[in-house]
Amino acid sequence: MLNYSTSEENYIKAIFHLQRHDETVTTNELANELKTKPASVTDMMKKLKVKKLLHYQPYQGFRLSSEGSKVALNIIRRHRLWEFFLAEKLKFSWDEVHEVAEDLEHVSNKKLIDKLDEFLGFPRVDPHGDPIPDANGKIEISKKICLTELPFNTSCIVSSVSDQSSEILELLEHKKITIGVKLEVKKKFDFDNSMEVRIGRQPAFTISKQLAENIFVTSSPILLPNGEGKRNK
Amino acid sequence: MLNYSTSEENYIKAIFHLQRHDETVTTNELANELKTKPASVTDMMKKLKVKKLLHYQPYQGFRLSSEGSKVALNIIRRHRLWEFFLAEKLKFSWDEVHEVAEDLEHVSNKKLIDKLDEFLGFPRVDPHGDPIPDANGKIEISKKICLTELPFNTSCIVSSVSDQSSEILELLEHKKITIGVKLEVKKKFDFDNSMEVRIGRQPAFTISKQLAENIFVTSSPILLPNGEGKRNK
DNA sequence: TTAATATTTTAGGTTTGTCTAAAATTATTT
DNA sequence: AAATAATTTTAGACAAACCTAAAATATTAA
Repeated sequence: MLNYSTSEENYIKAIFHLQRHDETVTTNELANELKTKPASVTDMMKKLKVKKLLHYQPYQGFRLSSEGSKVALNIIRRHRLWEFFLAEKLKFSWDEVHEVAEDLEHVSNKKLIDKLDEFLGFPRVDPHGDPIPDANGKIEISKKICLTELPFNTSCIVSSVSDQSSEILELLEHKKITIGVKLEVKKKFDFDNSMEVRIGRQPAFTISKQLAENIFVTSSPILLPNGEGKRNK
Repeated sequence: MLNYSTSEENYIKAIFHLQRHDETVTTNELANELKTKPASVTDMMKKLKVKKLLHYQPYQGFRLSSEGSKVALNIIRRHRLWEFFLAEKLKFSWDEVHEVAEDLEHVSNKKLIDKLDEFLGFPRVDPHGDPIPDANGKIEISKKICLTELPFNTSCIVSSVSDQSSEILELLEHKKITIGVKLEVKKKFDFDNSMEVRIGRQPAFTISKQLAENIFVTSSPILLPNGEGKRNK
């Protein structure tokens, strides 16, 4: 695996994430994601195409090649292992780890990362509930769905939150919604797409459409960073 | 404390280290240390002068200002804490930590470093025996002297090795000379400046001038990374 | 299906950090 | 003290990664 600049890595990673939603990623989407200008994106896309990391024809958008995906998974592995380290060992809170890991992820010494992985006990998910690729780039894809897609009277386990702003984290903390918590969807209202959910035996409460759109869940139990993954069914 | 680029940090750190030997550092010395060209050094010196990190008059060499020294100590703190982490937690060997720490030291998040320091138990020296500055930039200066400066029939404790090449480390390993070991200088030969030393009750052996020049010692015991600092005196 | 609008690319410029080659300065010899 | 040598600085170029403004292409609407 060759080495790439911090800037190249940030583009690759952003394309990887955007690809989860769209088949092909556009110049504007990427410029917006990276807080840069469309012209800069085009420059970089030409560069990454020459390096065979993505498929790209002018005006047609782009997607990562298989080599590009490999590189992306490697960056994501580094990012999530550092996030786990920061939360578990250095006692950073859930919402602080992302920013710090953004810098650490670009230190691309394979031995460092593999030894870090071992030191941490080969964790499977990061503090946001996202899976950590292994040394070969393999990643466990737990069929993660958006809370809005869940039928009523269903139980699920909170697996990740897409938005990392402090505003949403404040709201989640207030409602006591954390990764690994078992949620039961009790009612859904078509008028405003809000829903009522319940945690355990506590009284049900309301979640807005905007909040629900950012909460992702699985039906199977999740392994929490501290190994106390909650089991159900 | 402002943020500096990786390149700026490498220059500042190199000047700091060169200053230990010379009063003022020259363009060629620095170019050689950083494996760059004298013209590049001059460019950077102008930049760092504007930022008030060093004193510099054309053709007169340079030295760090007090602000520059503060920045340098901060970089060295990061470097040595990561070295300690790599050796102690990730089980890297003594001679591998420097290279990896060269990359990690440039992640300049203060909270990260202070929490890392705490996680490691506020270590006082790195795996090479060099002292780690604290959060305020304070550093313990144990009067460290070169083995060549030691009179004969003196005992001392190996504190650090200036050259980090694998060649010297191979030789040190063969002679069983490690940080913290108590050495007795038994004889010194003026002809080739070699010396005979002894470890404990074992038979004395010869150390060349070249090797002795790279071994630094103290008369007081050293705190080893694992806390098992050997006591003598 | 043309016209208007939005998106994307190109062209050319900036900054950072590097380089080579030539000029300026300092140090060393004779 | 002048000549030679070494060091340092300047001048001008280059690559990476970004920018703005204008041109090219694609999409949408009339």
